[in-house]
Amino acid sequence: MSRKEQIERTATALFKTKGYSATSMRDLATALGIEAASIYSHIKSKEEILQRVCFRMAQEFFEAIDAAEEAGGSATDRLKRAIAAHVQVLTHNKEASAVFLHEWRHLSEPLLGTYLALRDKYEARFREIIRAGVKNGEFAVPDEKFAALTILSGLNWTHTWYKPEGKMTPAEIAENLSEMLLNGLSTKKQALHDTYSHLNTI
Amino acid sequence: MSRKEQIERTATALFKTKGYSATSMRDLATALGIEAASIYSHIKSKEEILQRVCFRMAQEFFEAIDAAEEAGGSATDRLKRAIAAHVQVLTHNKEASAVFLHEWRHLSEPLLGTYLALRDKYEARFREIIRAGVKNGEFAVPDEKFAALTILSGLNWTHTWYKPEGKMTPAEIAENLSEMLLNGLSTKKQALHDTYSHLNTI
DNA sequence: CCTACCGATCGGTAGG
DNA sequence: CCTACCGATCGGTAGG
Repeated sequence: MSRKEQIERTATALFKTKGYSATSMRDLATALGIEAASIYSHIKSKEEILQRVCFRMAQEFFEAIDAAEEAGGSATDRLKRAIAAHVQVLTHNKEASAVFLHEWRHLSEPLLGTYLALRDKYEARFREIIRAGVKNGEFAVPDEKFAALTILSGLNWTHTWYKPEGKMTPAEIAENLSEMLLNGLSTKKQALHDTYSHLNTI
Repeated sequence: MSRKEQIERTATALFKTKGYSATSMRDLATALGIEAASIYSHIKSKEEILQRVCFRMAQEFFEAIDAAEEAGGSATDRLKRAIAAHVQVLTHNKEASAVFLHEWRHLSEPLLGTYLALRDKYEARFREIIRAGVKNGEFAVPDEKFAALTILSGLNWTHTWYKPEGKMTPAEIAENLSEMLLNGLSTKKQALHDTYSHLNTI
């Protein structure tokens, strides 16, 4: 691991626990065992580290969903695979994911705009799968955008409690999330879905 | 509105958009149209503002779930009402909720510990409802703690996109969230729930 | 609520 | 990678 990568990893961990603004270059230097000034031999600025982390993670999420959608299949299949892919990226990059999800607002323009556009593009991928599923009758949702955001927020909380040594593997977490989000908690379909459960009982 | 309340509200909005650490007392003073030193006539420290916001919101959430559970009913009824109560608090206190959810880590001990204990107690209320529903067959979940966290994360994302002038009212948002979380996206029950959908078709 | 100011710390640079 | 240091800004206080 190069010194630059080491700086980035250490900074990512600090950004996650203390937040970007509350992490000083002296904090980072101490964690690395060097002087603050020495960090600047490897990076240009504090924000450069944040930029690298945010855009590397954006790339990881896109590559993961690309792979997940490539195999095609039903909307249900694609959504399950997209969920699994997202959870894989989250759990394999716990610290960087937290920074990506919570510290992006400290990016300055024009990169802040680029980041937000990427995030919207990524959310649109989930919206598209949901739209396809609604169209062919696999899904029933109140609102496609609303559904996509609720799903992603359910996934994104994972990084706050996931522990590699915990009892659930990333694959099991993904499976449980798919189960909860696709089928819900209820043992019986109700309310809006009464139409469908009624058909089922005929 | 007293000056102290005015300071708290203005600070809350700044904490939400810039983050606690990145918001300076000079930023706050400028937003209020006074000098930074003058703020200290009304409050003791920057952290005091954060403390007041976090613990006031904790109280709001507890009062809301207390009222939601008081009416009793099935686990489904109670969960729906708890969801609606949570969303009401979130939407009526958009900025303060964001601070409560994201800036609490800047609290220092011993209040940080108190905060975390309260949050766990609140999550336990949702876990309890879920446990009751699993016990009497209303719900089927992979894991109770996991289910409670997934539900709460789905709810907590609301503050990032909710706009009072938007097309959905808080009550509609709550209804849509209940629908999604209780019944899921799928028009048919699958996987783990096959047991139940099978019984339904007999 | 202001002026005047404090010591501490910030991100970052110069020069080696 | 370090020493030495920069101007700017931080949260907060004294005294009115």
